[in-house]
Amino acid sequence: MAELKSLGSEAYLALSPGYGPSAFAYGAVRGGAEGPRGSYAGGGGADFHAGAMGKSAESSGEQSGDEEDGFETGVKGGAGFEREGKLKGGALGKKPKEQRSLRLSINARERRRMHDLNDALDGLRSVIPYAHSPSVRKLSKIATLLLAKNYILMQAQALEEMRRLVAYLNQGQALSAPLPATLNPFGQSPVYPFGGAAVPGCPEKCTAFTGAASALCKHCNDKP
DNA sequence: TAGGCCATCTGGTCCT
DNA sequence: AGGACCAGATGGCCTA
Repeated sequence: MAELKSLGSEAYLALSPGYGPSAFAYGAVRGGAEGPRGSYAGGGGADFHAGAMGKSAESSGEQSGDEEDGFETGVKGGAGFEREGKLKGGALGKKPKEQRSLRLSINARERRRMHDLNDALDGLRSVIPYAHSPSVRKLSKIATLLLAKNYILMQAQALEEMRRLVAYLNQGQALSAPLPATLNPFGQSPVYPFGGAAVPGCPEKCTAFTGAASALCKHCNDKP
């Protein structure tokens, strides 16, 4: 949360009520390092990890084992168990072996797909500024998406403000002195807004946006 | 104990 | 035909 506040945008907090800080707990201390669900980035129970997930996680991208589909191991996800009888007796009635093999293959693909999705979400979490800490619970999926959206919006807003600042400082001037690359982020021909001479009111103008002398002002830069 | 979050299975649909 | 994507259902784990 501190990181969010330091960025000075309330947009980060503009999540849906249910997904606010209390929901994904920026500061909420839960169990283990990765949260109570420990081993897998996305959660899941211990028995779950011992079963399908643990295996599939380490062999990510290469699902093949029938045991990983929960038919034998009793992986959680009740649907499988609940419908097992139905599968064996119903839809898989004709050629049980082939049908079952096909179903297992489909299950494995789907599992792999979801793992990829979770990996992508982890990647997204890693670039979102929030309290990454062993003692802080990981963002939920929905919170990750909402926070990412707000972060993007905030970045766009910051960019726009920066553009306005540059335009303001450059208004009415057309000097050829190039700005340092770091001060010319938008690729436009750089100019100092107030020229080489000391301009009355320079500090006020230059601090209008930032509250401090602007690096974009040659006059300010020339001052010792 | 209720609610939140999650992984998995499953069948349907669409695309290549 | 096979794969990708999606949504519903289910049950486990965890926190308040």
